[in-house]
Amino acid sequence: MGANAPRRAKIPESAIRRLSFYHRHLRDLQALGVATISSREIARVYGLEPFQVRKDLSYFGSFGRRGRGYAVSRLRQRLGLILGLDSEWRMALVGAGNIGMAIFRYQEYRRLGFRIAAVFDADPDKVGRELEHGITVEPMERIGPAVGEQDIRIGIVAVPPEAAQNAVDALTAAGITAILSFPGGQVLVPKDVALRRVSLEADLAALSYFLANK
Amino acid sequence: MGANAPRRAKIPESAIRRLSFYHRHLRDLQALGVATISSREIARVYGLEPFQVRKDLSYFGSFGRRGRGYAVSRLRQRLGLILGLDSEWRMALVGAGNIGMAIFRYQEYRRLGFRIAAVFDADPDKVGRELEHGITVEPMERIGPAVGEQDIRIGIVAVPPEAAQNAVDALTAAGITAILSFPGGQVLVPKDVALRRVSLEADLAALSYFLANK
DNA sequence: CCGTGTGAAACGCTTCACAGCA
DNA sequence: TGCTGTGAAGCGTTTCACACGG
Repeated sequence: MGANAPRRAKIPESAIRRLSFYHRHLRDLQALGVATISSREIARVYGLEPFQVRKDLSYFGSFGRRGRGYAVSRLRQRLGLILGLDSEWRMALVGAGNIGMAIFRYQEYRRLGFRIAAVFDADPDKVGRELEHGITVEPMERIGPAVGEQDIRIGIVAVPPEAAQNAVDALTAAGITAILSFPGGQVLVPKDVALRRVSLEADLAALSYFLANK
Repeated sequence: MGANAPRRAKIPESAIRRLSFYHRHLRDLQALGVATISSREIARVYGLEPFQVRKDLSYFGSFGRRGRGYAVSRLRQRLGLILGLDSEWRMALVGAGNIGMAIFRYQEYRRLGFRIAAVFDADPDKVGRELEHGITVEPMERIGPAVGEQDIRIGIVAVPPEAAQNAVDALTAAGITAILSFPGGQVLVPKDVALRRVSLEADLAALSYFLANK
């Protein structure tokens, strides 16, 4: 492959998140036929500084040309490889309630290469229900077998807070090591498992604090 | 009103988010009738360290008793005041699609004191639709007047990415200074406005990076 | 002269160690 | 003795300034 092997250094998580923004923007630019872009232009779109963009990229190599900028398609491809967005990730959705169904229908992330391959719920009334894309809601006991059969690598937890730990345990027992969880509150996982929490409550509380103290 | 006025220092955003977790946990403890708790116990629930909890609290004052711990009800009340969770915040939801409706129905945050007081959508087919809690979907032009009439202070944006900037502009024009936004991509706001992005795409990309590089 | 790439400085958050008080 | 509260150390991220190459 290229001259720049990924560096094994310590990469800030925040840098990874920004790289995913750059990746998205580059995809749009490529669709528009833009060939070249500078760190300044990328930065402006997201309200960042140019050196932030360059530093983020520098963790993984040198992708630009001095005096010129970056070749859009090449950089997009490189970021895709770095982020693992070059191939499709299959996901299990646990919870077919409000939030779960909204996520299921919200297929934006599909363009990024994430696909919900199976849906599970503990409620017998929901099990057996047929969703779009040929997916049927399965019972919790099916998580273990389904993960293996369908090469599922990521779990999404969209159950009520009380059921969160149980859902996470079922996923980790099935060998899942990457989980996105919606319910707030306490969930503990083995430490080789990456758990990312989306906490609406914390976000709202941060806005509340801002309003109350400005 | 006590002896400890809030300090005007620089408080880490991450500390604020953790305080919202403590607040939630204290509410549960209070419901269970627990009178006193130590930083160690709070920490254990969230997989944190005791000094982290004490440091977070210390930004705002001294709420415990040495050798004893914290009085649950007193601490909960104090955190509520600090975070602005002692009174209700009224919110405007922009976007009555998948995500918007899921948020509308997901009323967990209501217990925290956040209430969706009005819902707006640009789609004429959706305008006029009657939702629960006596709310009717209103057209975008109503954002300005409604914000004033109903004392709305927070905006939630749940529209497609292309429409995000427009929705945010409508909210800021109406005087909203705290916004929670779901669509990924570039949205710019005046700098006195707090914009918090919930980016599923970035979260998934971080998980993808983790899987691709472990 | 332009824009990238990067070592080093600045900064901010986390962690620590212990003084202080019940 | 027990647990809080906090100054200071440690550490990781952001910011800067400039060398480098087209």
